[in-house]
Amino acid sequence: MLNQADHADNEGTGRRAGLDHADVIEGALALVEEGGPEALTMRKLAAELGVTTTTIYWHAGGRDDIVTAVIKLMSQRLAHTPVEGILAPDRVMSAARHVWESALAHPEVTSLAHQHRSTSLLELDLEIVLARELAAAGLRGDSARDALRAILISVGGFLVLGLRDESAIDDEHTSHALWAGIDDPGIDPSTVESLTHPVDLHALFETTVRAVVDHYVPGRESRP
Amino acid sequence: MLNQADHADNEGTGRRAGLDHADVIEGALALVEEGGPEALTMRKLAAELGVTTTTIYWHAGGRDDIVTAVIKLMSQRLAHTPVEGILAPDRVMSAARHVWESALAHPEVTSLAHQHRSTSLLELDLEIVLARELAAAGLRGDSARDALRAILISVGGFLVLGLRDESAIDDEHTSHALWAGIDDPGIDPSTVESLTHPVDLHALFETTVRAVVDHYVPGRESRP
DNA sequence: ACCTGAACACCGTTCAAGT
DNA sequence: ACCTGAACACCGTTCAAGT
Repeated sequence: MLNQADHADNEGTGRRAGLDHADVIEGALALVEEGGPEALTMRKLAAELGVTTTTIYWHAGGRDDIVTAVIKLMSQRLAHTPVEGILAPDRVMSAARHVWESALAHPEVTSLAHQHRSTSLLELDLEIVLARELAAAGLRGDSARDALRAILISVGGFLVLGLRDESAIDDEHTSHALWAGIDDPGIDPSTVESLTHPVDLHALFETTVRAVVDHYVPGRESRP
Repeated sequence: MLNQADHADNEGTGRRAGLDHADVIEGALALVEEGGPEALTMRKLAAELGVTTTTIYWHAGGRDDIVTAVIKLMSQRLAHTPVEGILAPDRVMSAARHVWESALAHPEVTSLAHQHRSTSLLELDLEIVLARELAAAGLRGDSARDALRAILISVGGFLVLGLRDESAIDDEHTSHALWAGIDDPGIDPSTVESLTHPVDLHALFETTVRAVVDHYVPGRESRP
């Protein structure tokens, strides 16, 4: 969906296609947001930009470099929503929720980052916000690190399922689909019945991540 | 590493390569365990088995079918280690640890399942063990389901990082590598210093998952 | 400095043909 | 019933060549 008009100001220079590093990365981001990580191929990107794949290599390197640049670009664009709450655990929880929500707002790019093992590159700014709240809660050194990592890992677990649900319309291998075939004498029928239905991820996120936050963050401090 | 001797008992029948559905899946599993998910290609598998790719399709279908079958095979092979502990939360924790440890024992297959969005297919038997312990702890219906999902999601979050570390010798995008470049006035220098070092995942697993377990599982019940 | 065309070494999958 | 060979439509990447 990038067209010549988007970089018309580059025409008339020594360049023939008027292509920029930024143009390549923005085109790549557009491809990912439209068709997911697997839609980002060198040939499709080249076609989108109206050039040959070789031109892409000249401007922005190989696919790996482009993926990294796309993640960095999205990282900058992630909304810096202010943290809410008075008590320290509430504010930490709010920062954790930002990570969760901004990832769900851009599921395709988050999936891309996940596949590329660069989730923390995408989330770094939000991790810093979370770290500040932990510092304000009185956590220092190793205990701050452990709290940060534990919270981010928990959020990450929810993200795996949250992103899964996006594309799982026909999925036969979801946990709740599999439980439909289970009949175990050690488990109550009402429990099995519950397990055949998908869970309310958002509600479960709140209580579970809150439990982790409460375990690591002292509760009585407040913040001006 | 499969050779003709492995299925010599099939020779002399109407078959020419003496190939079986089970042979294909075991060959696929071997490829994955040796070279990771990306080593499982139809051509490599065919070469390993000494046939053409088309033969693979005849016996076991396309790559998707093979991946599913590999995961099911590994699911059956996962050790049924007995749950330990007397108090309910200890036993639930033990069952959760089984999920974590059996996944780490087979990182490549777990990665494959993860990519295929079939983690719960791989872990189903261990999920059932966990569900039994939750039932024994007195949890029924929705509260049993929520506890199970919350615990599995937490374990899943740790798995993402645990599997990451396996292949992260040169990784520039790990969280602790990124924090080395951060200088934020709102965060204590000792905290930043801590964050530049990798975390002890096993220790963090114990305390974090335990916090989740304790939040969902009543603590006073015991089991004969 | 910027861009193209052709090529290489891979993929998954299908189809007609052989025994 | 079981297996092959050739082909199709894709990949990422490189290299010599053009302007």
